[in-house]
Amino acid sequence: MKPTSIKDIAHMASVSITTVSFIVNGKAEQMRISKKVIERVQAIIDECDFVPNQVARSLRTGNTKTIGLIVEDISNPFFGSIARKIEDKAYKKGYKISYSSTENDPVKAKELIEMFKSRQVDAYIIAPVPGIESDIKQLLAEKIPVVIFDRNLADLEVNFVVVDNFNGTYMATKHLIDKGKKNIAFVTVDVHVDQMNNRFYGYEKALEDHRIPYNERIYSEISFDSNDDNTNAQLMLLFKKNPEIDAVLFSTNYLAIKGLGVLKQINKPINDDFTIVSYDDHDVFRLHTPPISVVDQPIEEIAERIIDIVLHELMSGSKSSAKHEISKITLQPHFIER
Amino acid sequence: MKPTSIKDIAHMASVSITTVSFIVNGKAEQMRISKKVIERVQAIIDECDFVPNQVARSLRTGNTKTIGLIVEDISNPFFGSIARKIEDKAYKKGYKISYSSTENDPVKAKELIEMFKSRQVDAYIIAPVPGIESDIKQLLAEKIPVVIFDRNLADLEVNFVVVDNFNGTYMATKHLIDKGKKNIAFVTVDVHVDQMNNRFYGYEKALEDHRIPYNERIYSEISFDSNDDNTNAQLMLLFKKNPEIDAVLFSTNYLAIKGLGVLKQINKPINDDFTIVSYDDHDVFRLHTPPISVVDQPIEEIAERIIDIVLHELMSGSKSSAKHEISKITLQPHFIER
DNA sequence: CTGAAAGCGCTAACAG
DNA sequence: CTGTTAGCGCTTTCAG
Repeated sequence: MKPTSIKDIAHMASVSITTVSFIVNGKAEQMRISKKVIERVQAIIDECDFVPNQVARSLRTGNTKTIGLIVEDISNPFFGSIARKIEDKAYKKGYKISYSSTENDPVKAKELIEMFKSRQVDAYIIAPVPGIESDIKQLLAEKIPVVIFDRNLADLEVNFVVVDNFNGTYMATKHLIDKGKKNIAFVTVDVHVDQMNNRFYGYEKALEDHRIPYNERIYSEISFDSNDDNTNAQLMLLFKKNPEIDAVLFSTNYLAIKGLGVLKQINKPINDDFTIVSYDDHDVFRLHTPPISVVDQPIEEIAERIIDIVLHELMSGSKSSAKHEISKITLQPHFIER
Repeated sequence: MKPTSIKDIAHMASVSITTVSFIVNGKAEQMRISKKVIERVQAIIDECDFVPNQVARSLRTGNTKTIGLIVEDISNPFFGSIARKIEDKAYKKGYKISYSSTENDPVKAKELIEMFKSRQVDAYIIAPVPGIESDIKQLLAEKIPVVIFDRNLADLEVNFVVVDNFNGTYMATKHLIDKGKKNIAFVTVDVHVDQMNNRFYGYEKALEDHRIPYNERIYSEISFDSNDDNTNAQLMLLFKKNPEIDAVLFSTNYLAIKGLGVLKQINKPINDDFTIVSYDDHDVFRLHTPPISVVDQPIEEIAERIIDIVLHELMSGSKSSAKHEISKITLQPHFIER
């Protein structure tokens, strides 16, 4: 059973294809097609549940009404929540989202961009991995709207929405220092994207500003691809070998969650003598006993800014090749003391 | 800068469009195109970074190599994890995923199916909401592969992958009874999809089998659309008004998380005298003090089964209109005692 | 006010 | 072995 096409409708209504097309696209008035015809055709359209074939339309018009979303991992609540918000807003404007997870793999990321390109998505929202600068540059050269978020790519003239990571860890570290902590460990991931670097710099600077020497022994870098056992072993080692640690700052929520697991396992209590802080909030931290303080990223706002920029470019940007205003947005994280 | 088309390539290589098309689609050998030509054309293709326009291809061939994923909420870790797994496997077979969240709204769900239809997705993976049976039936009539999951739609001959919800809550309730609990509250959501009903039935049956009367006063149904404050207030009321409650079984993880929040707020300790159990695992429960027992759904397996069915139908199903074998898969949840 | 017709980029018969 | 050609379903210009 072939789906009905515009041709079928035209035939049934005994009008031309053109007429149907105008009616379908709401240009009937403008084209001054008679009310009677409009009504008659519309009735037939409703009757047949006719929905125009978007693929054909895309081929003709060149836009697919689809936005490509490339993140690290859609199952991570941070990205999931953003995806959700973006979807909502885009949907209201008639856009759909196609997503893909890069797993921080530049090769996969490149493939994904290629794939989206062949599918002619109208715009891209990307949480970039290192090494795709050139691909993004290419997109830009083709005047395709792009917004990157979460991480910035320093030398690229592209829209971005990021959070002030430096300030986030600075606040967190300062908080710990103010609490009298002297040996604050820093646990991070070995993905040296801009935002991770800044989180480290914030920590380092806060130590420096308070004349606490940076101690390499209590800095731990977990491999992104590390499996659970390895990660746990590495964290355990950190705690065992450095009993002087009186606080830990985790640079991502999933590391902090792993850390809590390890601490539980080795029966190391969290209290006034041993505090932990996570970057990125999570239900776990709120409900933990005792509750865990966090650096919270304004997820809603991030998503909103992203989709606003995208939709704005999609509306105005492409038609007028006017001055290409680039949006560079840095939002402030909040330190939530618990 | 228009992207290069197959025509451009043909022109540059001084061959016909057909030749290029065959080479691009790997049918060159089969069509016995000379090695030399293949190499020369391939070189030009590489040079230009030519990627065929998938939209045009879709229009021509009728398939878009895209799978539509319709879930309740992509930011819920349960759906997010499944989405992730599905994406992985589909990607390896050259399929992409378009997702959408229904928010349990049948109207939106219908619109989404319509939208996907107009975009000609090749297959559907749906966590159904009540009231879209007819739309799914329509899809089936058009011989489009569909798999539903999480919830079953009783009277529909469609592939499904679900978990034995009845058994899940039965096990959980039995566990609590074995621990000596007499007043087990049940907190659920007001979305009466098949799987939620079964969760309640499992609870009810376990009580009955152990001669514990069902007590309506400690059954609480939270509105899906309820905001945080309302939900909290309702839960608080439940606990305050029924101090005899010695255990609570939550039918979803997000309700259990809210529940934990409320209990913390009213300083009600969780211990041997007051136990809580959640349906669906979550990091929160594992790391909670004390840890919370859960009914765990085999997420990986759910995702795997779903995508296997879809890909299988996509490969074989459509071309041979042979006997349409329907896969009805019910997986067993596990009770994790903590 | 409405219709004819030219493609969008690609695939796949069918001809050489 | 390679080229010609007819569409896939739709939009849109240009004629009536």
